[in-house]
Amino acid sequence: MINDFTHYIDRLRSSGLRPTKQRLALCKVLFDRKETFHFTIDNLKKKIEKSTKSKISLATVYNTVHAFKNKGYLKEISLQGNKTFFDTNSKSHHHFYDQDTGDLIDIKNEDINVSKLPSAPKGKKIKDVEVTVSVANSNHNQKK
Amino acid sequence: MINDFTHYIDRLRSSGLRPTKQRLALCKVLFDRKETFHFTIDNLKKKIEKSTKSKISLATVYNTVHAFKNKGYLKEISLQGNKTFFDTNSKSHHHFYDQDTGDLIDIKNEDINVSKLPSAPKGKKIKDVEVTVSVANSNHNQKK
DNA sequence: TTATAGTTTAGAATCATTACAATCTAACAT
DNA sequence: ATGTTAGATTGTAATGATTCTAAACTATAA
Repeated sequence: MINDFTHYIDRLRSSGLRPTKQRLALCKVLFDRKETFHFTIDNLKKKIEKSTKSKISLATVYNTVHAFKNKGYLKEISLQGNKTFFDTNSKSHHHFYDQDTGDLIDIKNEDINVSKLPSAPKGKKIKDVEVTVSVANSNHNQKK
Repeated sequence: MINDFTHYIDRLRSSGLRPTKQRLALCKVLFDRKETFHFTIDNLKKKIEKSTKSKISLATVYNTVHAFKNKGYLKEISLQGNKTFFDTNSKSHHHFYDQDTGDLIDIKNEDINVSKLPSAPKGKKIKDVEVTVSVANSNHNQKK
């Protein structure tokens, strides 16, 4: 292998995950990049198969993405419609949602500010605050 | 029939929807209440069947909810996980999401304030801004 | 080198949603 | 009132995403 996976191997081991070749392939596709990356499971499976020139089981992609999410390396994004997105930016942050294309775009934290928050219901603590800014073409009609 | 459906009949007609007994049953369950109401399709089907003491087709519930949503009487809510919620409060507003129970609670508009917004991507207009405040029991562990 | 616990895999099972084609009905013209 | 028709309802089949399962495989530690 040409690539240096040492870093990922260490991270996986220290998270209690065995560094298998499937997991390393995921790491390479997901984390070897400058920009944060939004993806669906299907989407990711195709990218991995292109990158490794071999097949990976759909179940493995699900398993691994959920494992990474549970370890805090990925964030699951909530969107209208059925699709589940994941985000390599696992810090709490906000999104544009393009109603025309279904695209998700990160909003830089300094570009948005929630200045007033309600207090949580009794016995509960606020865990996360997320803002979704839906956008569409200027001529777009919101009602179908 | 004892109930006075005149109001709903007029509203449906003026929306171009024929006032069928199924649609009136939906109206009664959805809109004859003080508080806004959050529901899933399955959830609503059961409530209608209890209220009318007869069966309604699942397809009809889907059809009707989508018709009401397209006319602006219902709002679809985006949540993590698979479930699709609808809300009888169709105005833009915000929610608590209880990570422990899956419950949704409306946040009064005066209790939250987004004071800084990014400008929309070129050619796009902001259509909606929604804040989801996730809460959990104070001792709740976010990672599974 | 071996034992074993963790991982991968294909395919089956499940669950939500949509599509379909037949039947039914509200609305309108007569 | 009656007939016509476009719109609505229905059960079921089809689809699509996700989870489950059980067998085969593999990283790890003894």
